[in-house]
Amino acid sequence: MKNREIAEIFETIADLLEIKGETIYRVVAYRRAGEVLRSLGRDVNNVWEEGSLESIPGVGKAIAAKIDELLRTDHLEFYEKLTAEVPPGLADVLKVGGVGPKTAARFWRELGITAIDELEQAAKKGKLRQLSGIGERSEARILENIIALKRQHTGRVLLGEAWTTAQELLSRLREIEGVQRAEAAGSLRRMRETVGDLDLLVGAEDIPLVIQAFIAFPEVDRVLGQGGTKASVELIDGFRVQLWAHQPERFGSALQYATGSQGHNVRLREAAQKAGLSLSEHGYQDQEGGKIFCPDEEEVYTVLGLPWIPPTLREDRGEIKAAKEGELPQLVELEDLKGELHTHSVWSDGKSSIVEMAEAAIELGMEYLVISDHSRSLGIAGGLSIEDLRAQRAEIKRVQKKIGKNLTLIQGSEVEILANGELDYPDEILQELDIVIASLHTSLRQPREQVTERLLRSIKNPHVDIIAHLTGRLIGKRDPADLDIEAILRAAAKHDVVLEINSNPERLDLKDTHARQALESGCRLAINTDAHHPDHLAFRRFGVGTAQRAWAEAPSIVNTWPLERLQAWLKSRV
DNA sequence: GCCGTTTTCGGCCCGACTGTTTTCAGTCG
Repeated sequence: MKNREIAEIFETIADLLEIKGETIYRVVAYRRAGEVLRSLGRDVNNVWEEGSLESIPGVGKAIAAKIDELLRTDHLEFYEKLTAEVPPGLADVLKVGGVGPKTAARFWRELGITAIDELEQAAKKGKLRQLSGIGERSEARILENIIALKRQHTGRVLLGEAWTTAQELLSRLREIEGVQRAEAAGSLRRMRETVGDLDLLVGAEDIPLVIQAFIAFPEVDRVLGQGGTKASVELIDGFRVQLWAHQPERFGSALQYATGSQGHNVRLREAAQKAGLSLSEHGYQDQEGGKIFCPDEEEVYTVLGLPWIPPTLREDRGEIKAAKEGELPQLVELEDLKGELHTHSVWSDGKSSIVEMAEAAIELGMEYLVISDHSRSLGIAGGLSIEDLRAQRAEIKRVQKKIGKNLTLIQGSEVEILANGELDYPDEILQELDIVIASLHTSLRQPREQVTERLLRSIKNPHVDIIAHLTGRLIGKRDPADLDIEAILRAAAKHDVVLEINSNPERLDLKDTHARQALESGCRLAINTDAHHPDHLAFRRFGVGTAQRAWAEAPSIVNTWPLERLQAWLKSRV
């Protein structure tokens, strides 16, 4: 059983217990255990084999025993008993907007509803409004939300897509009269790989004016809710946006609040409580009712004696403790990147010439650029034959002459790891390349041992410098290969092979938790864009965000190194 | 059910909005 499957069971348990009316803290414990497993990074099977399940935060005796039972027997007696008592379809009913555990329990007990379809039928027949406390409007809203739930595409949107939408909305919000500041908050600001809805924050004197202007934006399809300080809307494309407007003097506390994560905020408020303060989006309040406003976010943290914690760390993964102890990482920043180690040109499936890619890199202030087109077997992507490779080498030299010393071009290749585990060029050809990037594109669905072995073999090849997009996943479209990540990280650390964080928003591979695990295993990373067009070089910001979420510092990222150091490292290898 | 240099028992974040009520519970983030 995989982390995700166990997490789903625990999350369903939480939902069902809540409907049953269990104490909320027990419910929260299961929910938290689910979340932790989902984002653990490590395979829970390995933790289990080590016998250290209880070292996982949020996992105590009771939940550890349940994980153990699941991994041993594939069953959980507690879960089976619970679902016999509370129909599991009610967990889906909770997904309907406006229906929480109390309401779901009443639908079940008073109307016999056990699944979404039954709820829809009951709503259509006007049965819901027969319950006390539920009127026609609630019934209509529930029906509307069921329909919205059914046509929902994937639920979450890719980070890159959400980023673009957010930038457009923010620039228009900033044009509204009296708006002093406008920023994206929420999971977008934390750079999560997908974003559920956009949280935008505005600092302005005239708040009603901002709210009115916002809901009148042409791309707003319907207003889901609206009050004195916030508005929630659905855009024409189905994406949901929340706008929070606050007085400028409260902007910092509001931004902190809206950025989350929820877990981080809970921890921070606990810390505030211990200091005799109460923290909300409006700032701090002491026991006598004295207020402390925070116009800037830094102040939210300094009041508690903490340094500002970067949003990418705010996931309740130990960042508050680290901040207290003065042990926050010096996170890698976009400006630290000196070059790019993985790009394509028209020589394979890129859309631009080597000159165009080089000029774009110069524009971004890079010191070096690796052109790494696909290897020969990847026919669909115009992979280069050995002759092509040599011709390209001459072309790169020619371009280098033309562009001068502003940028150093390096010839690499993204070499296919074939289905049988061999690399796509013989060793003597790999040796001629300045840098060799190995990656999987085919036969990703091989059994775990087989696909893992392909990677291990590539890592052990002395010519291979970087493994690109390790798992081959496409977020929401293609599952990652089934890999023994820990074995691969150990091998990469041992052979000094760099693992790529692929910055393309569809990939973000390594993902944050794997990247953190890689760093803890002693691996070095590269933040690459895999650009097929000059515009794609801008993906770097997402790769940097992912690296930050992994607590990465610049020295661990090889393309923060100056050219000389990079070349020395490459030279030290074969 | 978890967790601990204020606790191994007794705590466990905070406010806005909605709908249906006449003062509040439920939901959501």
